[in-house]
Amino acid sequence: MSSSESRERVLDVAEKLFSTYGYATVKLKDIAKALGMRQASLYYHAPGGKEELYLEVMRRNMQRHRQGLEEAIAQADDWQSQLQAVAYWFLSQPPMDFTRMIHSDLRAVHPEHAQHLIHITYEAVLQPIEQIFERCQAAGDIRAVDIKLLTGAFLSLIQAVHSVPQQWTNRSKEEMADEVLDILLHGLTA
Amino acid sequence: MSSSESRERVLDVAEKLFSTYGYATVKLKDIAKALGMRQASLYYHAPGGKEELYLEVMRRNMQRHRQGLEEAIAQADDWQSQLQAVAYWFLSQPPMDFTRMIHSDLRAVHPEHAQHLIHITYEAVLQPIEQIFERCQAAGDIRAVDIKLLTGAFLSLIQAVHSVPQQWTNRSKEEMADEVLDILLHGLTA
DNA sequence: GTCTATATATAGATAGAC
DNA sequence: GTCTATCTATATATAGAC
Repeated sequence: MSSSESRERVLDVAEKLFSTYGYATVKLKDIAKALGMRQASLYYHAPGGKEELYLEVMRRNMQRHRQGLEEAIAQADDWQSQLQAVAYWFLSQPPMDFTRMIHSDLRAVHPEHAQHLIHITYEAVLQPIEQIFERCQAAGDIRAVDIKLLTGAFLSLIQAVHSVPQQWTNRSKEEMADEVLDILLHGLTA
Repeated sequence: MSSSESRERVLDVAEKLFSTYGYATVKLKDIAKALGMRQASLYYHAPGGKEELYLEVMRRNMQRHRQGLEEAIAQADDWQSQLQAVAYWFLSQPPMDFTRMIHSDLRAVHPEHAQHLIHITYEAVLQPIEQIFERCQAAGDIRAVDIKLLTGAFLSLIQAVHSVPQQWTNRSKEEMADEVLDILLHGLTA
């Protein structure tokens, strides 16, 4: 295995754990264990320690989201398909809990790093979705609502679907996302 | 100040911190500092230590939610007012992050305690809301959807409003909740 | 690249003075 | 009721063998 491959593997494992359980909950020992190595061995792959590892993980994560969302949106022809494509994209990725990220995880890193992460998160995730809504609001496809609020609501709906324990239902996440999207577009009373 | 009053104050402060930042992120030192005392002094009020304090906080929290939701629902005359009353109730309370609770916080406590907390959370919070939706689905006020999914979606929308930083907007949380509720009921395309 | 051993820092918990 | 001092446990980080 090449050096960059094994590094990717470390980042993959760390990302999954950090995304699922949060910065403070995940110990370096947990990451090492998931990789089948000792805690100290992690420092060969991540000499910067825990905080630096978390930052690299998040930077790579946001980079991937930006790319993935861009492609998902570009390949869909109408705005409703774009929203569905965005939803499916997030379901294919490790869960992203904004609330926990802002309130918990980012408090543990140096303020200037937190600031930067918030910035790239906005550009990678919030902005592409806002732009979908802005376009279809301008085209008259949806009514006048607060776009930032709508974007936050949309994301929290998707992530709620993402974190439904698989045992509570026998439906796929995509099916649930479709149902939630349908409610968002046409309402409960339709 | 009576003994039970000062105990309530400890629980209030601990609840606010645990609810906002999560179990692992909040250190006993943080709670003590917010109370204006030293970390060791906390053990006078919470002899059981951190985990026991967290459990007491959550038990009391769920008890209060059950009561508060019951009253909010009972005082509203139609189902739409009930949903609004439920939303306002949650906005008046410390934020409740189910995702973090299940994925992060509960992993830190003994499994039997975690199990119990999940159970009382379901009874206190999920069940009352499910019942609203079941009633209005039976009455034909809303169309056929997965009630559990809808309940989760509703809650995550409210909490999303709750965790919008106040500086991002000049609108009140209640206004935002009204807008989100309106979208949920009538859809984006209405 | 991974290990053991260990140093250092932090968090949780206890003892006893006041 | 709160304090200081301290113990213990845990987590992060480093050193050096293999």
